[in-house]
Amino acid sequence: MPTKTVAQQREQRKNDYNAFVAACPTNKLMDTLSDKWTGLVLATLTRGPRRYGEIAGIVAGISNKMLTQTLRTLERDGLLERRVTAQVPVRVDYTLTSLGHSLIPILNLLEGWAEENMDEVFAARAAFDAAN
Amino acid sequence: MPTKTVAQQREQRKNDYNAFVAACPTNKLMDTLSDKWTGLVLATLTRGPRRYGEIAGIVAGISNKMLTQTLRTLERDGLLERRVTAQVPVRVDYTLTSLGHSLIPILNLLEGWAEENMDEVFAARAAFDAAN
DNA sequence: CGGTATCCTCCGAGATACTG
DNA sequence: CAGTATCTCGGAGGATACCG
Repeated sequence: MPTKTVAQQREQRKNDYNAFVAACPTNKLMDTLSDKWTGLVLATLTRGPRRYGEIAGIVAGISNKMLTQTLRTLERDGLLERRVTAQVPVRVDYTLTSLGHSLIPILNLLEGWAEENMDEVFAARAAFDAAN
Repeated sequence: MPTKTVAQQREQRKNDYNAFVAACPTNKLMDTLSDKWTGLVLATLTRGPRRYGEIAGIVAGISNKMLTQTLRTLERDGLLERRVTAQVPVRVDYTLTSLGHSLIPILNLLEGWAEENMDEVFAARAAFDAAN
């Protein structure tokens, strides 16, 4: 028996963690929702379909790569639909699915909480930074 | 005038983005909430105070560094309280503040949505992957 | 117009070792 | 026990160029 106990324990913990996360659907969805850009992209679609370029314009600062990646992930999860109109130049519209729409009220609730409590949070931050 | 227009545009976009994010309190809070470990740590505290080591045990796979970092961030945001009992060895308990508690129902709602719709999401993923 | 393909950088997660 | 200090390494994400 070589003394691989440390490495084995590490491996064991990783497996435990993976098992835990795999068993928890919330985490798998949070992975998508917690992404830096996901919220902003979803927000642009709440009031109707938007073209690729429109989204890029509204969500200023996002790179080509990340916008595409975010849209693909959301499409894959069935939260939005990608509709291609064959013409020159090509036109692509993104729309929330009903599944996507069902998520909006909850995100709004989260946003409401944020707006309602932002003062308290910022005060807490200031107090913490001052005490530090 | 050197031709720095490209670099300037880049800079401009970053500033635009930063201004946008800075103006949006939801994003500043989402930064905290969307963290990989935040949800799990908050979850361990919903049913009462927990010690540092207890949290580390429940949230298996988290490194020392990330646990401390997560706890600090949440403490800074006023979502939980860190209470040190001077004894040897030291004892540190973490408790949700009332602000932290007020967030739980919303997170539960999100979790509820995830559990309710996970089948549909996973089906969408399978369909997308198959079509691809 | 709405993307890919490619390279490249940087920073943040994790491992490890040490301390009050 | 509950952390800090330090290094290092991979991969997320940005810039750039090109394509149908």
